[in-house]
Amino acid sequence: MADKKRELRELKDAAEVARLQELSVYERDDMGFANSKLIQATFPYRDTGERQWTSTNGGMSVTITALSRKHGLPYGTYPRLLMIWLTGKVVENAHSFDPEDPARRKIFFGNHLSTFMEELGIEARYGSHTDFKGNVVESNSMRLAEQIRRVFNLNINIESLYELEDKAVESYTNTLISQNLELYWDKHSSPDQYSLLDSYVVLSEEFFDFLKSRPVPVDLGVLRKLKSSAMALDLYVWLTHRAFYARRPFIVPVPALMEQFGTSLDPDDSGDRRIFMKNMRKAVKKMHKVWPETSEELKTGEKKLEVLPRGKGLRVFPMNPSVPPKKSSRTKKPRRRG
DNA sequence: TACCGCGTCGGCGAAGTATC
DNA sequence: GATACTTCGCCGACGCGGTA
Repeated sequence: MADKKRELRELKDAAEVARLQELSVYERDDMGFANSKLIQATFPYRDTGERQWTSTNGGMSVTITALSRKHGLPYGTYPRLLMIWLTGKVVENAHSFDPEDPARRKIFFGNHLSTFMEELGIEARYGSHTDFKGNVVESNSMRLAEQIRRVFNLNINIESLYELEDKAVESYTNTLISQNLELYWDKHSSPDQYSLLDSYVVLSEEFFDFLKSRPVPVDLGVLRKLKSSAMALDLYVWLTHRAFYARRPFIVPVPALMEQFGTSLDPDDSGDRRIFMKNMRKAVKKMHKVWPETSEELKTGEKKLEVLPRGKGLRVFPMNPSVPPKKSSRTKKPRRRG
């Protein structure tokens, strides 16, 4: 019985992957956006119980701080999907509204939580129950509602150190994500307030401009296939951006990867580094499956995306973007740079 | 000493099914 | 058909033994 179920799931999975590869992102109407700066820093994978989280990438570090006493830091896959949905909405509003119109910063969630969840690629489930150990198990709709509260009660601090001609530049940006979050739950609807009744968030001016600048196209179909793994989501979005702009192959050492991704493991601990890379191998395998170019072999036998043995890190060769420019062919070779 | 492979655990998310 | 409850599977994390 279990084997049969697994078999059916694998068949379904294979059909979905085949569809991803047969149809372009435009034919599937699956294009979304991520922000190029937020790609380089992520949310934690689990509830850390802390009120602050920092991730570092080279000269840039991003610190998120929970502002609500009641709701802590966002974690897991939902806030990641939420940020991609939000970036898409911002890009859309930036094009359809007058740049001076404050209404462009007002983002509606829609009338129903289930519709909103569908937009994120999550099937709506409701209610909660107590498991045999007495723990309360919340449905995904309740978990998403909690992550919405957490994401929109954050402050983001970005610190960058870089060189510009003969100057060393320090840059500090502090921004609230939202200026105002209004969630209207329908009390007459069934137990856990399923109707959102035109709930909305008003993004802060700074955060709206931040998301609007340098959006990176991502394939929502690929994201849906990866959505059960926060690490795989991070890897895909990061790779989409990083591999395309790379001029030559590069290796990211394990501690650097750990500082950037959402793990709470210690980069200075060899055991933790090993655990992290084991998980990274799994994420890379998923990537090979849903984004075939990452598993392409070069004449040397090296794959374009590969975890190196003996804890050397992750090696990446330049690749086409996951979402190619509309006019170009999907099989186009990476452009030559430098 | 560092890395790898595997088993286990608790948490999270998805899916099946019952109920209204 | 929508909602509520239950179970299952996958994930990250942890621990341990084996290997180079």
